[in-house]
Amino acid sequence: MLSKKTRYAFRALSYLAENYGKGPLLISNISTEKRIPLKFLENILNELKKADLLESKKGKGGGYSLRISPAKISLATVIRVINGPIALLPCVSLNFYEKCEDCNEENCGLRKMMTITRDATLKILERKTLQDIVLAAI
Amino acid sequence: MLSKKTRYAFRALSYLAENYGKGPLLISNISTEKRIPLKFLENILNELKKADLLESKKGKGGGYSLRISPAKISLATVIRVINGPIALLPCVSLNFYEKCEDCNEENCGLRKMMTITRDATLKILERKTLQDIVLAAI
DNA sequence: TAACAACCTACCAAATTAGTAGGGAATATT
DNA sequence: AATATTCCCTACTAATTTGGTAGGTTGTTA
Repeated sequence: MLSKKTRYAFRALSYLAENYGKGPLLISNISTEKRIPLKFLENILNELKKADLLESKKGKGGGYSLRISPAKISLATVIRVINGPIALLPCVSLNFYEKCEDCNEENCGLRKMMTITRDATLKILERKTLQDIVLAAI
Repeated sequence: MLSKKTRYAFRALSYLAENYGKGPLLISNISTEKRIPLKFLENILNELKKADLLESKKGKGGGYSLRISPAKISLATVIRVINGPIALLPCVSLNFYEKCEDCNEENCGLRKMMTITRDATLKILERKTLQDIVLAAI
């Protein structure tokens, strides 16, 4: 399950995607428009910025905007930044790999199944983008 | 990510699958053999029993065994029993559905993407079974 | 009736999640 | 230069979930 924080992130990013190219949006604007707690949203947007998905400007006329086109930001990227690993086991994660103590990975049956699962999941999450979210919304 | 508890469950179930048809195994045996904390394992096996995946017998000669063939227990079933929902959003879950407050589901773009993702993931997890785990382990 | 082995209720510590508080730093306008 | 604006940063907190443990109870078999 995605955390509430991740769902907030997607809501904010969708809004930013809808307004891509129209200049920066204010945190406070996004917060009231999308009903996301202001201070919490501040953290989220800041993390997305540090991950190079957003750019920001301070002072009057400032705010946040997408750094690149919504068509180039995959759902997998967003999930990894805010939610963490996509794989179901650490020993199968591409971006958050951790060795497991109790199985020798080469011949672990569960690991093999989870690798297949990861690939199937990633095939979608890597291909689908913020643009797809916006376009899929009626 | 699957919880540690779920990983323990898979380890125990794999062991039970390997010994399918050879009579019940003791909790204490599984615990030492698979290095799973005894009392925690007790809970886990009991939950799996309540979900009708296992059967148990008390007293001497007792223990736990799979109720049905390992080939008929899917990974999805196990995950749902111990870990919970497989979908990434509650509003997209088949077995743990919950309405989301903030989107009208029909035209929520994120929801549509997460439905596709769920289907891709389930296609694997519903098909793969405990037997596949055992067979895939060298 | 003794031993055995699963079952049940309740508790607990650590980690994670979902925020909040309050001020600081950069920018733009006057 | 002063002020308003807006993002940025550190730290704290409450609630929930996770990963267990303790200790007795019930059912089974020999």
